Amino acid sequence: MSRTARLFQLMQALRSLPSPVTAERLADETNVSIRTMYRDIDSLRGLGAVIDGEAGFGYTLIEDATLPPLGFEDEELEALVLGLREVMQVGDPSLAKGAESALAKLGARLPEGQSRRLKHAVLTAKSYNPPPAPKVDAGVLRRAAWDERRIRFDYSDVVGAKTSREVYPLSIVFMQSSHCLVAWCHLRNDFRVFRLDRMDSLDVLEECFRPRRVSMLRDYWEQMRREAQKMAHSEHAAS
Amino acid sequence: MSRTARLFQLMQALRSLPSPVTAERLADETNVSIRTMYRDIDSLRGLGAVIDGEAGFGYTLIEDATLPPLGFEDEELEALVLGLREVMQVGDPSLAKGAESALAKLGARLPEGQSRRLKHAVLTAKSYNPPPAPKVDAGVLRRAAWDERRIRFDYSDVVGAKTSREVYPLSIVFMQSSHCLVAWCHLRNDFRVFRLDRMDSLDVLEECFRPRRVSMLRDYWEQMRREAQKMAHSEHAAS
DNA sequence: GCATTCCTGACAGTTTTTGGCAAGAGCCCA
DNA sequence: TGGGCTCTTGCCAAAAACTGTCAGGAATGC
Repeated sequence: MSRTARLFQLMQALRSLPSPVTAERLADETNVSIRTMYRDIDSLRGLGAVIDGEAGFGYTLIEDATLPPLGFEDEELEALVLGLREVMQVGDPSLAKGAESALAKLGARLPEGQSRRLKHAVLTAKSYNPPPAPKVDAGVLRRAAWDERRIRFDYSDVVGAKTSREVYPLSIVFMQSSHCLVAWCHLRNDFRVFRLDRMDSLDVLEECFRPRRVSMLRDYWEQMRREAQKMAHSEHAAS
Repeated sequence: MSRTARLFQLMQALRSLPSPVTAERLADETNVSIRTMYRDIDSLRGLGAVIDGEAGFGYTLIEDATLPPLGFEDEELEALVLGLREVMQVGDPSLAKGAESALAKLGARLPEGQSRRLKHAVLTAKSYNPPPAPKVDAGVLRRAAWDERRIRFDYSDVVGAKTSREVYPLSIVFMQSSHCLVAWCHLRNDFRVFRLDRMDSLDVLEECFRPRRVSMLRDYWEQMRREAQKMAHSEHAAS
């Protein structure tokens, strides 16, 4: 393996191995002698990576300046932080966790100054009433939508009437008061929106409707757009 | 310059120079012969970068796989998209724009498959009542907070009484119904929260309170925490 | 003081890199 | 068809870089 490739591999190891990591471990990882490892660490530092090396302790990757500094502007950083914090508050557990780790990863990739900025961002999200915990696992639902798999669940509508539904899940909409699933409903043969907190007994079925999700979703939005237009029109006529 | 450093530099050049770019130009950029340039391109490809080379045309960087720097998981991507879309809806114009361009930058940095995933994310944010447009420019306020500059503005409180305030802006909180500024108020000599839509005639003053913003903010949260605790305690006692 | 680990210097053998030259091949245009 | 451009590949000998080994030195924690 060429030296350059090895350096990339080393960078990778520094990123993924739990820190601190000793030179010996890294040398083992990349198949070189310890002496060469010290030389390689040196090279990486020369290339801009900030690697903390403590005697009797090991190495810790501080800043992954491997490269493209990702150049986010201030406003973009604030937007990222605000958005992710929002998601951490309103999202279901697995999504919130995703937001948290995304934030951590971004922080790790940013140059020193920006990383601090990320931590001390000016903006904060505050949601007073986190939506009620739904009985179904939003993570499962999300994955079903992504994998374009048909699903089945029990649903209680506004007046409490219960039905069993089979649908193609298209998208999950986060509204302030509740989370909703947009889907093609096989019972009604039309698009329907289901509140997650009224769903129960979710099953992911075998049938896969790939790759129609994106186009169906487009159709749905198109239909919504037209209805909204019609609505506005009739309102206008009435005034 | 070492070969490795040169490869990084070459990557940088490929990213920033308008494509297509000829080997000669690149060779010039990195101070090597053309022959070596061809070899370097080859090395980069071997390292995973996808570089399109067309005869009689030049090179085009397709995918910046310097490595998988942004190794985002599905959940993390969805969280990013949802958060940024949310910000695009509820944020003030400049922040919304930041969210949009941040999304674009992320998309550009992601490997092919993930980039598509970003575009067709399953999640959507929907806010029914975007907060009323405040009379003051949230962007200016944000920047003042970041720069830790004292500000002055007119404020109408709940009952309509008007006061002129000078404060240290600490943080902007996005609540569902309104945006609020958390600040140290010199009039009251205490922390205060101001609704942006009740502020007017904003001026950024000369005085800079750097670097006290972060610590003041920490104090504020600490105070809030204690009050909430006290509240909970008295509630408990009352029940 | 001891163990652990980072860090540095020197040396000799090996490997890699480099520039120049030459030839092939794809694309565009006249 | 021919002629520019430009990517791509092969070969060679000199130059440069890299590597492992050995031998310390220095910082940190116990």
